[in-house]
Amino acid sequence: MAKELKDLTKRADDYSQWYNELVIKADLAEQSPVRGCMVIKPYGYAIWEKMQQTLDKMFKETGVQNAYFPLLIPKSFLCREAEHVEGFAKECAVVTHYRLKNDPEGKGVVVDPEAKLEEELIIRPTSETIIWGTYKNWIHSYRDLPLLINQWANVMRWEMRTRMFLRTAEFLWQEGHCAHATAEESEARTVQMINLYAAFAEKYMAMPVIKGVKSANERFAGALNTYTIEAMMQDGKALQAGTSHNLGQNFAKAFDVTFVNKENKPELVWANSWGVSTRLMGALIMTHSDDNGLVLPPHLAPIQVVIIPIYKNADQLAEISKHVEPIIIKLKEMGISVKYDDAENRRPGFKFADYELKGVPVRLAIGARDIENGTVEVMRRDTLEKSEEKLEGIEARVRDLLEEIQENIYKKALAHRDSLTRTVDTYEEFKKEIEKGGFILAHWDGTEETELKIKEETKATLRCIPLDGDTTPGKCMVTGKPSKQRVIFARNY
RNA sequence: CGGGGUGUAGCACAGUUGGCAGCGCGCCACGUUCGGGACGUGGAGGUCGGAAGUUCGAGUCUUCUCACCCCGACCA
Repeated sequence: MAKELKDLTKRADDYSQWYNELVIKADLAEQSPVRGCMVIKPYGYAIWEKMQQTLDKMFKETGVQNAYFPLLIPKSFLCREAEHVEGFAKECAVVTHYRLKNDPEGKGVVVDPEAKLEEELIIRPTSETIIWGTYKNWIHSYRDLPLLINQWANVMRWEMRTRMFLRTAEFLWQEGHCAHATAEESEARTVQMINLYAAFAEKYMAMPVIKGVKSANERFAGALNTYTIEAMMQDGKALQAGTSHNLGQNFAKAFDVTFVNKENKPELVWANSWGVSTRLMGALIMTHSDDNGLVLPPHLAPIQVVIIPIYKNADQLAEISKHVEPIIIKLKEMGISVKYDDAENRRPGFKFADYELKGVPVRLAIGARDIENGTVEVMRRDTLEKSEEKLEGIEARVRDLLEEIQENIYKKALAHRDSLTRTVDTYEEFKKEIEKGGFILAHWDGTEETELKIKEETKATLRCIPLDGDTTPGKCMVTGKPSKQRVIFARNY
């Protein structure tokens, strides 16, 4: 019950408990029988589908096409790019056999020892290797470039500790893999995609993000450069919400992907990859939710408006339905998704609480009293404010209100993030401030050594070197060495 | 892999010095209700995580084991 959610957000220690309960109670997902995996329930999946559809459309507008590559990757593929192996090898699930047989002792089935694979197969932790292994056959001439492919897929990383949506052993994502003829084009694509992610986060998820570059230490295994969008959760912890990697020619070299240029000379192609995952669901939940449950941005809510009739008997319901029907039709014509919940087995109060828990942005309640007065009760989820409105023309009001909510929750999240963002100049100050959570802007000398020292001593990681940040130089807060600009530190998920 | 915790009905839990297996929520049936999580009556639902031991008798005591959760290390 939602009531039990109350107060949990107020104590930082209980934030993850609050989060877990919310995920389960809002009917988004549940733990699976397999360790670290998650069952995404229909309501949770509907939100993910909205995200997918929106992103997919945005990708296609940039010329990207969808394709699908195999789940299983030959072990030898994974070993081709040295840094890539280093980064991923340790956390992979491995397929070693291809057959089961009846247990000779009669207890179910056992792995057939005769059916050992000659070469083990890895369940993809990411698909660079299998994709570049395939691109080798697809790319011959400069005319084949750029090759812009995205795939929607599941991947598996055998994480030691998991958390629903934020870090599960198996997760859903999209991974884009582009091949370009020049370094400049590839870099431009890498930046274009991180900008696309930032636009998606802000416009659809109503989640402000900071675009930046990862330090060498936090960079994707096998990349020259990693761009990131970093978001701030309500408990003051940062979350990496999306990444775009400039892979240079590393994978082209490893998989021998060359093309013949206009001068009829062979060249290695330039690669980039970019992805966002179901982690965005976690980000969405942790950015906006309150003690009454989820708060979904109207642009992503599977149900944007719920209409709840309040009635004592079948005649009253019929009368209300008669008035509601044309409203539903008009709302749908406007492209607004609306649910009319006239279920008789649950009382209005229950429905109110339940749709609040599920984050439905706007609720209309209509009873006999309203029919008489020509009014309707409108409640907005973001502020929980109720107002009595004229029934006539309510559709336009709802449409405007949805946009208002979208904008308001973005502003609220932005204000919250800003209130948790501070600038510090000394390491002493930094150590004190980091305890309070949030983003800390500080000068850093650019060395991995300093970065690791800070991580070890304060548990804060270098989130990114912001792209749009203040570029005034200064002195590193730890070593006093020169720094080109302030970078962002935070504790993170 | 370290540190802490929990395993009893679908969920959340209680169960005293060892003595008939329990409460709440949910579920099913009927009735009354219906403008902020309704109520009454009746009903279904259990290998007390597993194994071994102590005992006349174990949810409870002992040993082993397994699973899960939280905090670290690792990561999107």
